[in-house]
Amino acid sequence: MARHNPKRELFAWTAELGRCLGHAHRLVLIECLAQGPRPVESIAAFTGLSLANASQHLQLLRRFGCVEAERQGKQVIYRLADERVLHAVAALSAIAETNIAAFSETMRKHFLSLDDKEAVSRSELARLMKENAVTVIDVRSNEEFTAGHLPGALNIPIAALKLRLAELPKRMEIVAYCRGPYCILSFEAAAQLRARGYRVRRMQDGFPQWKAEGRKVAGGVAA
Amino acid sequence: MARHNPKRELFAWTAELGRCLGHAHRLVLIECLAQGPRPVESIAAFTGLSLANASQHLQLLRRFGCVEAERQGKQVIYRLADERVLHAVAALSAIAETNIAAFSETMRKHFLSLDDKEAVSRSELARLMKENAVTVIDVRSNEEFTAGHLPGALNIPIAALKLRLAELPKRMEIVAYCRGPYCILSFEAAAQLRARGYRVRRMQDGFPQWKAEGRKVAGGVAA
DNA sequence: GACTCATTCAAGAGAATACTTGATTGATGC
DNA sequence: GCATCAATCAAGTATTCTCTTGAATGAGTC
Repeated sequence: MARHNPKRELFAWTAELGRCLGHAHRLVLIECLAQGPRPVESIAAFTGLSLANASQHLQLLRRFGCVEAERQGKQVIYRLADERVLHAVAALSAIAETNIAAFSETMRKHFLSLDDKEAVSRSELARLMKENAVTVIDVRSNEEFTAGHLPGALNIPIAALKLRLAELPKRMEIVAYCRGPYCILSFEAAAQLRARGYRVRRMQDGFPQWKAEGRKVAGGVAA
Repeated sequence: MARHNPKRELFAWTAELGRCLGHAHRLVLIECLAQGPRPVESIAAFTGLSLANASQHLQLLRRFGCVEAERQGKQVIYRLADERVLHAVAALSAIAETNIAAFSETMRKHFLSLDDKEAVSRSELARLMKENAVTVIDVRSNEEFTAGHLPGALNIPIAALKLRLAELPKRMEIVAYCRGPYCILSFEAAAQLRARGYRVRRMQDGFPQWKAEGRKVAGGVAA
């Protein structure tokens, strides 16, 4: 039945441990217990998990030797079983942090460097709109669009972009906008459209900034 | 959409990394790459994974920053991206090793302490068999039994034990044996039968040891 | 351009996880 | 015994992962 390859066996156990730590809730539980032993109900409250859910995650952690439990009267007190669990989490976190940094980096490389230089300022866009020289698309969700958008903008949520290409002009310039400087939707839209041969730019920042400048807005409740 | 809680965000990434390392195949891949950069096909052969499967696991590892890939002509050479991945794996392994030890411990407590003291030595069993004072059962698989077994032993694979209780004597002592000292089948069988009121002991060690002592054997090809 | 080779992608079946709900267990106090 | 409280179990659904298959891509060669 079981192949008696000790190395593979260790890998199998290690992998199971990895998966055991491979859930944000369980990491939060570990962090919680790192502060000291607690009964289940208190842990659930602290972490915001439902009681049954917390209990199940704790049992899983216990099965893998990460935490220990002891009954005290009606309550079951959980505590961290092994300092090394924290070391392992720290080792993973260190890599994860690098990943987050690299991710932002990638984002910038992938989108900003391509598009940011050629972004349309809001004043320029206002002029172009007055001249009917551009098609403006709002790539936010329908709800956001309904709550307020640039006058004359076409709402094409990013997810629907591929399906609604027919609505876009092949020759006239397109300007896409989204939620703001930290929102990547319009970068994404521009990249997709450019790949299909459209002439497209992004608007600098997003709708909130447009509105904040006191420019004309359509839709939404009068604010 | 995303709650901007930096701590939770780090946990989420860390958890994903944990799950990324939470698969025996991926740990084997990491071990393989720890020895040096290689193209996919070579990695697949080394690890025994199918090509597509290896490729997919490698891509996942790459997505989480554990490995890097570089195209060289037709081939894609993968290599370990970060020493810290090995540290993380080592941290997990250390805990896993303890778990394996604890697991064996549990096994021993659960089975050995109950049964080992009262195990029947091979010489005593031989004497009892000569006197027809015991029923001997072989709880290994049918294949193993056919390849060789104790003379007069009844083959009842552990899985079939519950269904074949009728074949066993209620009063005569039963002796169960299996593959050897590291095989728990006979422990399991003894525990099950004892729970049902049978008089049962295990034979020390297992069939290979019996045979190695030059004792009489039935079945199998003449060796 | 056609052809080959290494790798990746895409889709689908099957298995494993996660979280919820409501029932159950275990310890305590009346 | 009965009621109460903390925790666990059990079952069901929704989601995610895994691995296989066969097609598609990208780079090099003829």
